[in-house]
Amino acid sequence: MKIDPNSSSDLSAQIAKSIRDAIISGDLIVEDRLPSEQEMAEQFDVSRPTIREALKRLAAQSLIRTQRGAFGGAFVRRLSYEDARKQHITTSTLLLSMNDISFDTACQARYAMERSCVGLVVENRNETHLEAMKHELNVQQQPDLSDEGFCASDIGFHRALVDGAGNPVLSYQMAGAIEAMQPLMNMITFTDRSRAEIVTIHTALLAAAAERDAEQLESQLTRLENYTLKLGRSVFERRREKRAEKNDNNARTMFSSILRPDESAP
Amino acid sequence: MKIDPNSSSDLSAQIAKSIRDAIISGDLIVEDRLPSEQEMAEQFDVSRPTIREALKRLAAQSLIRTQRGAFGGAFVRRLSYEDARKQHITTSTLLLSMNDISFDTACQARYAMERSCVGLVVENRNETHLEAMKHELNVQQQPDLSDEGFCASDIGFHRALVDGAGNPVLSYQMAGAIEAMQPLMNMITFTDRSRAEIVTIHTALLAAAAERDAEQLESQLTRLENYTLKLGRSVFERRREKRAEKNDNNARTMFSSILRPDESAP
DNA sequence: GCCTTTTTAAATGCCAGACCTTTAAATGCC
DNA sequence: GGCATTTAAAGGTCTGGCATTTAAAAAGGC
Repeated sequence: MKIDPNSSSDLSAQIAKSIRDAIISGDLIVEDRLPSEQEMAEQFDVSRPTIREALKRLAAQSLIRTQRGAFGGAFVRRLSYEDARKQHITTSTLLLSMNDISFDTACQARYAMERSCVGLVVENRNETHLEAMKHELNVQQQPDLSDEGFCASDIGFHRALVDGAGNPVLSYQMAGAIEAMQPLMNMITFTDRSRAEIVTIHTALLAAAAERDAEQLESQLTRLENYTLKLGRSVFERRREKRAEKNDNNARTMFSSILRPDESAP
Repeated sequence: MKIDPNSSSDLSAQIAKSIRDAIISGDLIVEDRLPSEQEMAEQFDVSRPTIREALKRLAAQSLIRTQRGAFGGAFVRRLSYEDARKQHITTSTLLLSMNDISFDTACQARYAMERSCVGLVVENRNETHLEAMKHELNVQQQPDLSDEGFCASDIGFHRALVDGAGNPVLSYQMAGAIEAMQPLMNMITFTDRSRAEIVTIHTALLAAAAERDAEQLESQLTRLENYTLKLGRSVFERRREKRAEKNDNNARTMFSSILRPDESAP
């Protein structure tokens, strides 16, 4: 294996890439053991810390797992649906929060995608999915539920709905669109009135899923999209303004509150 | 900041998580500079290599970028659409390749999602999108095009199509569904006959997009789904069989090497 | 001869300290 | 004032080492 020490990028990045490529291409398959750090250091002609940095990069992508002890080492890891979900959600969340994406755009993409599940849901939904939706619907009607709790249950409801399509790949893809909006939704204050409206729509969605009524499912999702849009727009406007302010006084050290709790007195 | 040295997970993983959380929560925003590695080592009470491993984890997720020299350091990075796309495609590709997901399931999810763009495409597609589709269509008709080249152009065609929806978030989400199938599609041998059929469908898709004909767009996508399914099934069956064989061989190899290392030569 | 305990070797996890390279600000010269 | 030089800060890498974990091998007891 050849690594170019004069390349512009880090050695550890190059090494990580070369191992990643081997995994993607199938040269390394699930549960294969990589050579020990010492051996790889010799093969790539770099030091052990450099190899370790490369391995940490791969670990961050859930591509490998390491095991200590004799006959331990780094092993190619099977990327589970749950791992993939989490990564997808994290990436999507950050994409939304860092790029001045309008609430409208995110919302439009989300509901377009969610509607794409309708056909499969009416075909494949079973009692388990309906029960899960019903359960979340009950949670959403608790009067003392916090906004965050309401929002989390909302996510749970829609997750149950798309799971009803019976296609795990589709569920995984949907997670990025639906759950990544949670931080945005959490900025919304759900009044009693808006909660009631959402619960009404959710009730209609549940009924439509139970009756395998695709048209109704689709139109209620569109109704929910429009209502969400309405709720979100005012919040989003405020958010834009705040961000503009923030950019003015960005001299403040964000990290001090997190990493240097002792430096309060100058 | 407190890091538990007795926790089950690595110190570098804990540190990476604590910084990642600060980014996700908004305590650290784009272009904020993290303290130097030396300073963080002191604050977290760990050594510099450990901090570096944590930073490499974050770099692997495109959350930070580092810059050498005076006043350099690690900076919170704006996750671009392209970075997010790449990560999403990598994750999706690995999910598909590592989990014995049937071609049918992947295909079903992909086309369900792609159909969800139809409404927005007929509304928002412009000449640029149509031109891009036309260009790929020409490429696909080159007689000396390799299967990989055909496949890549196919991806390009569909990318142009979903870009026609005019929603970058949707385009990003679609990439995971469409491009992640490229390795699977690359296993297919595209005969002249099958290329002709696909080109016919693509031509119909282009025409439908040009004419803003949603129904036609949707039905041609379904036609393409069915045809792709047909092409893929034979390949997929062979693939399953090969994997089954491999598993047998692996089992036998491990069995003999671990339990009966001396019985290799009869 | 079989089971339990102890030892041991191979890994990763972590650290200290050093040197090199890059970079931009500070300095000094003209 | 403008340009070249110096300098200090920061990341990139290496050497070498110690600690910890773990499973296999060896030793011991019944």
